[in-house]
Order: sequence, then structure tokens, then C-alpha cells
Amino acid sequence: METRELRYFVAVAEELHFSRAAERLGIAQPPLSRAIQQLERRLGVTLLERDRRSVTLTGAGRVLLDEARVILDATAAAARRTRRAASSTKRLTLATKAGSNHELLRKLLDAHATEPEAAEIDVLLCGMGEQARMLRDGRADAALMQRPFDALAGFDTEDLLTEQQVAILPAGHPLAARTALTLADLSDVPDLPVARWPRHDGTYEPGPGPEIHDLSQLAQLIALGHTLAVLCASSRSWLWSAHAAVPLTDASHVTTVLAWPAHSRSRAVAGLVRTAARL
Amino acid sequence: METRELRYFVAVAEELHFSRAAERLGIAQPPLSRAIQQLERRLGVTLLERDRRSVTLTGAGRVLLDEARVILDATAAAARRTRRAASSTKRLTLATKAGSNHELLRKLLDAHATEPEAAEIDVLLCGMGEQARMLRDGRADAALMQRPFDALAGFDTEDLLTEQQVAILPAGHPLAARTALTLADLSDVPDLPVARWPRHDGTYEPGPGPEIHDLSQLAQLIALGHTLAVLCASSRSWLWSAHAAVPLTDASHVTTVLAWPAHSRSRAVAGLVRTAARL
DNA sequence: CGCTGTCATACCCGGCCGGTATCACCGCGC
DNA sequence: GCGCGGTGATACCGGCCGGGTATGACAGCG
Repeated sequence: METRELRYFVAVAEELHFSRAAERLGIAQPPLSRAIQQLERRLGVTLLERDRRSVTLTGAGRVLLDEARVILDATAAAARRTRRAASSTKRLTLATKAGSNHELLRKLLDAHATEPEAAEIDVLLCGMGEQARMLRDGRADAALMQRPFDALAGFDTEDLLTEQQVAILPAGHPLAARTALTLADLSDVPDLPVARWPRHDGTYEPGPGPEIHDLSQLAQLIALGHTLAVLCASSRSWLWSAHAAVPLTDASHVTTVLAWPAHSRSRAVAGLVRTAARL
Repeated sequence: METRELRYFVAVAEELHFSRAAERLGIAQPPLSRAIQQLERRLGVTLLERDRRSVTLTGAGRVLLDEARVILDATAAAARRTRRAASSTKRLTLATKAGSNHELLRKLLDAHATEPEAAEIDVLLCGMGEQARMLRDGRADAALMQRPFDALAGFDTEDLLTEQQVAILPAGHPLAARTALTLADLSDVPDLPVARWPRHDGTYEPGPGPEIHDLSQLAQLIALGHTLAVLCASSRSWLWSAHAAVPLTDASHVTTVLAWPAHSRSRAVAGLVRTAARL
């Protein structure tokens, strides 16, 4: 199975339409039909049911679609990682959630800068939960992520900092005067629906609160009194004067971790991990 | 990057010799040289340092070698899984260590057989630690594995049974008369070196004991009085009369788990997992 | 200084990838 | 019922590229 065939198959399987898929691929329809037939012949499996008026995936086709997506992503990541390994042995890209854990990032970068032989670090600021994609993509070599919020499957990690969570509220709100809160206190504040974060797959669970894409948007919404949010304590570093932070006594703790692709053999990443382990 | 190019590159990177790699691939040397040059040109990266007398990998080459191996394995697995999905919706292959956990396997199969809509199960008997490869390969849909011995990374699991470990000894040995032992008792028995299991990567750590590949071999070696072994308690089901099993009071417990590829969407696997969860 | 072994280059051929033209077929509307 | 539009499949052709053979350039070695 060549990646070209997989690319073609994914296009057809997603469009369920040969002509549209061909257009998307930038080729004509007949060669595409032929390529898929050839793939089916070589596998000895019918992947698509052509029904004169509609194209549908067979069970085997669904399996191959899942697998092919993974393979194509891995191939693109491999090319990127290879290119980056060539262009810059002494340079690495660290993905981090824009705005979060500023103090920790500062400490990590400062400590790393004092290391002899240390690689230079490019900081790549991401939206919520984008770090995992960047790491898988090969666009980043390492990332700061948070357990249990971020999807850490497939990565190796080093714990950096465990901290309490706090509720971030509009400064004028009655709850903001309290010295401590519980999750129950927040679950049903009538005028302040809890902000909704994207899940691991990028979708949002239904609910009344606004969908959050990045922290500056969240900050604005809280300052406007439209929502409240639960974040780790170090978020205090970016609070506005219109914000108030109140500790949550019963929320799970959050651990910020340094994550990198499992089995990475990059010396630059290893150096950063060593620095992080000493923090 | 086409899989053909990756296949060629892996061959050259492993052999570090174009002619031998070409022979292994079943093609002539010049086309291979050209293919690698083309790959390098397309990536804009030199992967191999040709030094008139020797070929060595560059840093980028090492990165691509790791990535390419993963991609090629994934591609082969994808083909196998697709073929199997086509040939048998109602059939799945369960990999298990030959000889181990016989009682548990029996219970699982019996319970599954009574389910309506249940897939038929082909049991695939593996040597030590081979199940992980079978799962990754796509040669098996699920496997019985043991924590903490087997490499479970990348799989989803369902715990089935946690049990104590026991020492298996030749029946006539002095230690066999004891009612309980500790790991310290076993660490330095002069005439009975402890059997060595393969590690996750298939290699063995150095030591005096014999290298174990499967349980029948181990059984024979113990019966001959050449070694002793530490196994989970359910191993008692296959003991010979020439064997004795003595509980270990301080060894970590072993959990037998049902494992399957993460994100599997197979209905047949889901059915088996449901059965297992009810055990 | 040839000999050997290495990888690169030159050149040729056949197959396959992609394009255009067309077919076979279905659903739809008049 | 009969064009008509739109679907994927087929037929055919041309050019590119992957593969082969022959050979070159060069280093190490006896």
C-alpha cells in the first residue's frame, strides 16, 4: 500500500463521491477510480459499495479509513520532524498554552538557558488543547500540558508542578468576597454559567456557558460578568483588576507536565527534560 | 513520501550499505541510490553521509529511520486489519501466552460463548511477550497480558484477575518443602539460578539463569533442576508432578488484563470486553 | 599500480499514472 | 416515454518514472 493510494482512498471515503474527491486531490476522476480499484484488488477487499447513485463505506473500508488517517498523519509528522532535525540540531520548539503557567515557563526557560550545551528554545503559543496536535504533528518537540485536562496518551511526561484550582470570578460578584469555595458553590450560580472547555477531540459538551477557545477570550468574558471559570492557581499571574480568584477546597489538583513524543531520541529534548526534572 | 521510499530508506539505513540493501530489497543498486537521492532532494535534507568507503546516518537520518519503521509497521498492520475486517465480521483473534492463565481463558471463552451475537474467537498462542507484537501487527484483535510484565503502552485494558506470585521449584529441592518464601530466599540459591524472561524489547538482562522463550521449555528446565521461576499463582494449573509451587509473601501482585488496540471501533472486540468486564 | 569494492552516472525500456473522450446507467422532469 | 444531467467505469493515449545494464570515479590495499 503506497501512501498515494491511502491519500486517494481517504479523500473518496470522506467525500463519498469520486468526482469531488478527484477535484480535492487535483486529479481527474478516471485515474482516481482506477487507483481505488487497484487498491481493492491488491488488498483483495471491497472498500466501497458503489450503488449507481451513492457511494458507501463497507466495514473493511471504515477500518482502513481509520488506519489510513493515522498513517498519513504519521507520515506528515515524520517529514516535518526529519526536516527539523536537519535544519537545527541545537534548537527545539516548545508548545505551551498561551497565557497559562507563565511563572513556570519563565523558570524553565531561565534554568535551561544556564545549561551548557543547551538547545535554543522557540516557544510556540497554542490555543486550548492544541499542544497535543502540535506534538503529534511534529510541529513541536515538547509541550507544557496539564493533567488531567490534556490528552497525554502516547507521550512521555515529567511532572513539574502540582497546584490547587481556583475559581476566577468577576471582581464585583458576591462569591468573589468569599475566602474559599467548593465545586457545589459554583455548580448553580444563576447569572454565571461555567465556561466550557474543548474536550480531547475538540468538541464541547452541551451547557449554558460560553465555549472557550483561548485565555484572553475567557478573561474578557469573566471581566464582563458573563461567565466564571475554574483554573489552576498559577493563572493568578494574568488576572485583571476586574477579576477575583478564590481557592476551591474540593477540586482535584492539577499537575503541569512537560510532555514529549514517546521514544524520542532527540538529545535536545533529553536536555530540556533533564533541566525540568531538576526544577 | 511514499512508503516505497521509506522501505528503501530503512533497508539502506539498517544495512549501511547500498548494494546489500538493494539485494535485500530485490532490486539493483543504481535505482536504489537514485531513490534515496530523490527522497533526500524532496525532503531537502541529507539523510546519509557517503564517505567513499562507508555510509553513516546523519542526525536527520536517525530521526527518519525511527519514524519510518513505525510508519511501515502501521501500514502492514492496516492492511492486515482491513483484510480481516472484510473476511470475518463475526470472528476475532485473541492472543494469549501459551500455557498461562488456562482457567481464566476457559472462563472467558465459556462466558463469551453464551452471549448472543457473540463473535467466534480464534485463540492464538504466543511465546513470551509476543502478544504485544501481534496486537500492534493487526494479527490479533485482543490479547491476554500481564501487568506489570508486558508492555501495555498504546493499548486499552480491562483488568480481569489479580493474584499472588509463587515460586516454581523442582519437587525434590529443600526450598520446595517450605510453606512460604520471600524474594530474598530466592535471590541467592547456589544451585538454582533464576530464569530470565525477555524484556519488553525482546532482549535479556545478563545473569546466570537460562533465557526463557516459552513455558514448556521453562517447565522442562525446572523439572530437570536447572532453574527456578517466579510466576503468578494460576500457573499451578500446568505444573508437573516434578514441580512444586510455594507462595511468595513479598512479591508484587500480578494482574492479568484483556488488552486491545486503543480507539478500536470493532463491535466484536467491544463485545468481548463487555463479557470480560462481567467476569 | 592494478585490483577490488564502493556509490554515482548514463542510458534505455516498459509499465503505470494521469489526461481526454466516451459509455452505461439511474433518476428526474416535461 | 424520452431526453437530460450526473454518476462511476472503461478505453485509449502520451509522458514520466521506476527499474535494469553498463560504466565511471575514487578510495583502500596488496
